[in-house]
Amino acid sequence: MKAFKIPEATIVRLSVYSRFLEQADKRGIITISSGEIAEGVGVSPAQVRKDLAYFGEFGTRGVGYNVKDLLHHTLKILGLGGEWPVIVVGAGNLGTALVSYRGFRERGFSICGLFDNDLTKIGKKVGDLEVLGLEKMDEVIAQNNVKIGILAIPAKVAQDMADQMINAGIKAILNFAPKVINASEDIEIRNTDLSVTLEILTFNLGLQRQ
Amino acid sequence: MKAFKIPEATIVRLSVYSRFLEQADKRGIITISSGEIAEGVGVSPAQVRKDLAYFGEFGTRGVGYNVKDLLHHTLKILGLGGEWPVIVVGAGNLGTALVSYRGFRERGFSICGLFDNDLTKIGKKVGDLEVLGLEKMDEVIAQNNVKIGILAIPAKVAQDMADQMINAGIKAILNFAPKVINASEDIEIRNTDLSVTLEILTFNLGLQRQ
DNA sequence: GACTGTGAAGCCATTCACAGCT
DNA sequence: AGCTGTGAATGGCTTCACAGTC
Repeated sequence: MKAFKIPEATIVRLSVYSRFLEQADKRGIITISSGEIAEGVGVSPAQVRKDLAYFGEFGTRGVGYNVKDLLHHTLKILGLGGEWPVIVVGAGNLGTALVSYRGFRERGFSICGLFDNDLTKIGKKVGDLEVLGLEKMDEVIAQNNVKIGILAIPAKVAQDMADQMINAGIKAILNFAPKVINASEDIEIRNTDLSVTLEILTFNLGLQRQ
Repeated sequence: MKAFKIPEATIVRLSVYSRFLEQADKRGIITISSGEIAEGVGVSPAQVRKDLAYFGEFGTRGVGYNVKDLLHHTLKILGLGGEWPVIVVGAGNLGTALVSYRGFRERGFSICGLFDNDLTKIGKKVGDLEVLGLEKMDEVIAQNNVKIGILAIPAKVAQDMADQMINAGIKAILNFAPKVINASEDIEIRNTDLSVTLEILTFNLGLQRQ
């Protein structure tokens, strides 16, 4: 690995390239150019090359990139290829949907714990997972060496649950609660507020109306 | 409204400020400074002021911003305040979770149609919505003047469904399928791939390990 | 001829620092 | 004294354009 400061936007795109390459590979495509990738994912060819160049020289001048080879590299860069155990806190609609979400499994994420504090939910089955009480969280995290947690709970309790996760050893949190979560520098937090995404749409719809 | 080109990041933050102000208002706070907002949402005070300044002068020097007033302005800028009818295509786990998601209702989004092509799902009830066949989509969009559609379907059919939505009059799409959707310039598309978000986490976890 | 890899240029967003108001 | 609003400075990402390679 070369440089130190890689733009976050590059990582996001790399993840998108990676999936695109997966599809290309499935279709039997052997070689692909930066232009073809660019067209497939909606960015410029130069952007694709720049992004990949952060991590090495994967292509052949005059030819392009070998799909299988580049796919392998992108997966490795993203830390994929193995299995990442993940826990989900919140067994409401969103939480249970995430547990069953195929996209996670396809990319190597396996949900190994689903927790809630609601007694009416504890013990229920979601797929082949049983909803557990929060007191079981530490144990599950330790046993499976879980580093990634997903929060699918109301805003009010989001910070508390994040703290509890972090205490138990979680190093990265994907937060769906509509509330910004704070934690120390060494914990990676990503806030994905679904309403915010819709509100970008309404903002732009508003501009069109003028 | 002043300038023309507003950074997208500004809109994202504006939406976050807006929700933060909502919470502050509920707690009875009358006046708030850029520093307090900044701390609450994890950005710099200068950033808050710059963002707001794109849209007008909402504060009072030496004092700060009136919470209710600023909240009202942010909602208006984002195109909120009324009701936005929204349809969801895909009545799988994610689709049904989105239909029931409270966060949408709280910000003025109301799901008025849920569609699927799976005969075993059509007719089922999700909350007080009935899953409809795709052939009913045009009618629902027209009747409710729907401009926003959400895609919660497999990657394979995502582009087709997007095209069908656009033909029926949809102007903005929130796509959860792990596939980049293409459409003409005047259609606003936002791709929210849940795995991509997790993969940013794994990338950063990878860096830590070194 | 085709396509990658990359320094340089251009562009855009964020931060700084301070004038202006209360 | 406190805090906003903003031009200027900085920093960072993207695009350009071309040398290098097959």
